[in-house]
Amino acid sequence: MSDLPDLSEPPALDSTPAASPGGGARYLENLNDSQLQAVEAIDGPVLVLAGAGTGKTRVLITRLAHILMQGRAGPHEIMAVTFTNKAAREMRERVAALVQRPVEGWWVGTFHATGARILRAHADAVGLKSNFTILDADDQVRLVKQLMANHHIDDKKFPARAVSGIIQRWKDRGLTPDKVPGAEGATEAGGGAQALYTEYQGRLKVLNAADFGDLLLHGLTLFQNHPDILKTYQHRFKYLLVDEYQDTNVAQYLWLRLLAQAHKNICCVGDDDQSIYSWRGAEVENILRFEKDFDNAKVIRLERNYRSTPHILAAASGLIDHNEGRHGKTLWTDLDAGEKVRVTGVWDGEEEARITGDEIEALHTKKQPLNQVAVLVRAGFQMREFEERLITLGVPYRVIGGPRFYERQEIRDAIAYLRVTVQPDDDLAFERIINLPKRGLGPATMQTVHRLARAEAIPLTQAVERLIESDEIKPKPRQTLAALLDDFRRWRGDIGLSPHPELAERILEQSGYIAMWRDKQTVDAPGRVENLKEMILALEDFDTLGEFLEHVSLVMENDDSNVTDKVNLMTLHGAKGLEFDTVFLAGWEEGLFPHPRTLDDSGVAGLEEERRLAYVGLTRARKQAFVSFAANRRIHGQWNSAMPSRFIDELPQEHIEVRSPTGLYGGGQGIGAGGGFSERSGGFDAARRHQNRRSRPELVEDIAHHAKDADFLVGQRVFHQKFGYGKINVVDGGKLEISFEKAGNKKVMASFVEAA
DNA sequence: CGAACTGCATTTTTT
DNA sequence: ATGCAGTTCG
Repeated sequence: MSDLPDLSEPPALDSTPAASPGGGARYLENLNDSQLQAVEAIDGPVLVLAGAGTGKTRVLITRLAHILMQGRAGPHEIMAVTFTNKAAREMRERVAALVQRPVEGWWVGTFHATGARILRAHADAVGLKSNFTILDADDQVRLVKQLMANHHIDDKKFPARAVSGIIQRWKDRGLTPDKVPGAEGATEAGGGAQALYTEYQGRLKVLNAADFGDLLLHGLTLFQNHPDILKTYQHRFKYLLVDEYQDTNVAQYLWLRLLAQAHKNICCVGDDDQSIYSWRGAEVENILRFEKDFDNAKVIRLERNYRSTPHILAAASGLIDHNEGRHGKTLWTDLDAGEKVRVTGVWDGEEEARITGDEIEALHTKKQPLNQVAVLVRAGFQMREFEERLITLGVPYRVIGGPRFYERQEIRDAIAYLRVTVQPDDDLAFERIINLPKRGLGPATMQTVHRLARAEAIPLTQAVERLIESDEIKPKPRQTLAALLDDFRRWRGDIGLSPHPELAERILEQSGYIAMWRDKQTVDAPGRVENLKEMILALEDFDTLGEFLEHVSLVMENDDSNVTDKVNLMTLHGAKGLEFDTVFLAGWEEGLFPHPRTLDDSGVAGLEEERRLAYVGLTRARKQAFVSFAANRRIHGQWNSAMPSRFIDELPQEHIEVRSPTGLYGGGQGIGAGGGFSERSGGFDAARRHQNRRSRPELVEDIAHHAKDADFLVGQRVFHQKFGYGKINVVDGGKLEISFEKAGNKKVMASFVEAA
């Protein structure tokens, strides 16, 4: 504590936490010791390790307010970066509320929005114009695909999606094409990836476009090549604040480090135990290494949890203890013990949805608000069964992380028109609408246009301009194209002259795009027209078309307001940063969670990340957490048998209560009673024993054989959990053909059936 | 040009 | 199972 860089300014505050009412400002009240430390350690590098539910946001906000109130810096001298717009917005609003005046001119935003803001100001320094277009993931893939097609690279062998991913990961690591390690460049995608990357960047420049990665990567290049520019930013920002530091990638890390060099007042807040985004470039290493990166760094741990009951907290802590690579924190709480985490085994996914639905209904009857209830799943496909069940029960729900407004086809098309109007070099957009609505431009014409564009390294619109002057294309398409370019020129000329919602409407009308949907006789067409109208309405919230487009690319948010009382359904990833009274954690089975793909791709590191995901899930719960696993689950149309997730075994016995409906696996004694799953016989454990020495595909077979021993006979009456009662028609090894009383004839594996 | 067919993969996702 | 993309046929 004594190594706090001594500022000559007299401290305005008495820093003894407990006694601050007199000297301390009101906004510092009600902070605990470590929170106060984190708020008051204004100068020098600070890492705040904020465990789940320890008041991280509060610290962030109070810290910002503190800097402002102390007069250490004006708003314009503070930069605060987050990952999501939601977090940025919350920060902005809450700080303003805390200091009780509007805070203007400061830099609070996402990494990408902040990066874009800087880049727009110095675009020319990296070979762009300041009105450059920001490409989304979809555009990126399409561009890569085009480049690959040009080189006749087999996109079966190397899907454009994957190549685009490789490029993104390079960008995440701050690697421009020339800096990609030779070995990697040679290996990835048959050695072509690095060349493609180079070409991709070249093309982006021609198109006056930047992808998400570029917003930071160009920023890095800019800072590295223009020390003068870097210096102005370094000096401008006296204080840097970074949220969710565990999610930063290398590019972001380097970017931050450059910016922090002058004042060294950087405060990073995060939780290594909640790092779940390595697959999109996040490096837990950044947070684990902080003290080495910044000399005299102060590390403050927030360990007092205000959210969850001791049982939930202990269960989560016990689980995460199995991870090796972590800073290590000991979360504690003052709250009442509450209930143990309930762990329930069920027969299949349908039953899981059923008991979860029942439980939710019971909670609802007890007046528990539904928006305080969440069902968390590992993968999207699991949501369906819950949706179906909730619909049946008439329980309102909302899916968090569903498709977004701006991802709808018609909206993307409309936006493409606006993009080309604003920025004619935007090929990806131009291509999208050049023949939409149908204008009779066939592949032949398009090929000619593309060929010229590629040969001359010019944007498509320019290629079209030239071709109109020539006779390389047939008169009819030539005329069509001329008319189209004329339209765009006219619209472009109207920018700034007429109100942009009006202009947008005119574009969509005159281009015939809206008419295309109006005339379409499909069920979804009217809805699409409605969406387009909604978009035009939304334009009013922005001052210019450009601002609207910036918003669309950077602030694609999914703002499902929490005002209506609905159960929340989402993936574990989607749950980060949220909290609920009651949380249902579904599908804790081997083969699903931890997800085998993660294990394959990243081995032990992957397992640890999955475990963190489990930890994130558990720590979302304030009062009650329910974990469930199914013995059987249909994945991609295939029935799979599974054993409970290893994470279930890792939950400390004394904090969980195990339940299983009777009759799940012969015997019917249920489980629990101190035993834990590993001591039971049959059922899941049989599966586990097999799993331990065999690979998964064989496992299913094995169970089938295992069940064959039960010897079913033709004509025997049997019971199946899903299909009900039925009679056996055919016995074929592990498979049975059964005519069910309700469900009709089905082929079923014997292991799924029991004698009635 | 659009309908019909085939093959294929199918974790997580923000900006 | 299912959906999506790419291809092929009318």
